[in-house]
Amino acid sequence: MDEIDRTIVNLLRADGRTSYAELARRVGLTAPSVQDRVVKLERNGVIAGYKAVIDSEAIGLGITALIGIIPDNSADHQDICERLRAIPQIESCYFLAGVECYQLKVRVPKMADLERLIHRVGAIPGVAQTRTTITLSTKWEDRQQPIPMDGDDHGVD
Amino acid sequence: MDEIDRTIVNLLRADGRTSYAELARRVGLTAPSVQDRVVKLERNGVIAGYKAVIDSEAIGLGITALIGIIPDNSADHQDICERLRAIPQIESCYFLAGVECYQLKVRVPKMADLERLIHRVGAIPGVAQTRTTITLSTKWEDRQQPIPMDGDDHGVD
DNA sequence: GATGGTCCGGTCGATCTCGTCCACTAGACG
DNA sequence: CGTCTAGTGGACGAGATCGACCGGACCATC
Repeated sequence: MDEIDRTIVNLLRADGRTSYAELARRVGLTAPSVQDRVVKLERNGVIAGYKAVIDSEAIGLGITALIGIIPDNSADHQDICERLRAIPQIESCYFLAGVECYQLKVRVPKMADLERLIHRVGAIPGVAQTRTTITLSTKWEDRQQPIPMDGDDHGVD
Repeated sequence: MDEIDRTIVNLLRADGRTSYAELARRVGLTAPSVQDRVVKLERNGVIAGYKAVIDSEAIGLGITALIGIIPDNSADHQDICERLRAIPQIESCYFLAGVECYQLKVRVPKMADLERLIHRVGAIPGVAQTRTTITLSTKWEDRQQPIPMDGDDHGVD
């Protein structure tokens, strides 16, 4: 994970379809060596994959909401987690330090879907209470900050 | 936005580097027509871009936190929004219906960075109070749910 | 301290696939 | 009947990918 790797990662974060040839030009290497580095970054888990960024509204998912979950004492977190994972509308799931120990980001086409979803989450054993907040607008999302260059490679190549 | 477009979008959401030739094989068209569809989807804003998915911890951003912002009466939301946008560590920013009218998702290398960040956000004019929650673990993030097939194309294409 | 083997990361060249442009065609619509 | 749209097929340049080769770093041996 040297300076060249960081540049490659930054370029691929900005545009995941950048060709190896283009990356090679940017970092001053040849295409095969860049490909070699990218393959290694993928194997190390630094690059976890590539995604097209889709406009949620354009595909009919116009409503975004955040749902906080307050568990009860009997909560089996393994079980809760699996049941949450089985709900496709939950796009993100964070385990938090606080009373609301989970926060979910969900997207649905219509308010009725959100209501159904809240009931489904609330019915999970171990869930004492949920607290839902509608997002009125997404100012931005998944913006990428520059990779901190602290020399700390966290043991990953 | 027909069935073929939806398939293309789903394939690109799963793997943003899928070649046009491969997409063509999957949907039963030729590469040029697939490319044509993809270009149109990009122009319509359905496909907003392509990103490599990076493991935050591997690049030294081991700490994720959620920060809620409670504004005061004098709050100029345009101004707050711009000042928030200027802070690179804020990866997502949602405008919410509730007392905490913004929620930020931030990532930093160390706790000290988070502390500095919280002070910086709290110092923005119009911000009365912030409430920060550390994420202990990210169960999953930015998962893609299947595109709802309700025939509602929302006026796009 | 010099020597030789090995490993790692890179270059180069060949080949195959892919991307992309253009001309042409079939069906839908007014 | 003309036009518009979406797709096909071919041609050509660019990119991806593989194998062979090269040079420096490192290490054990002499």
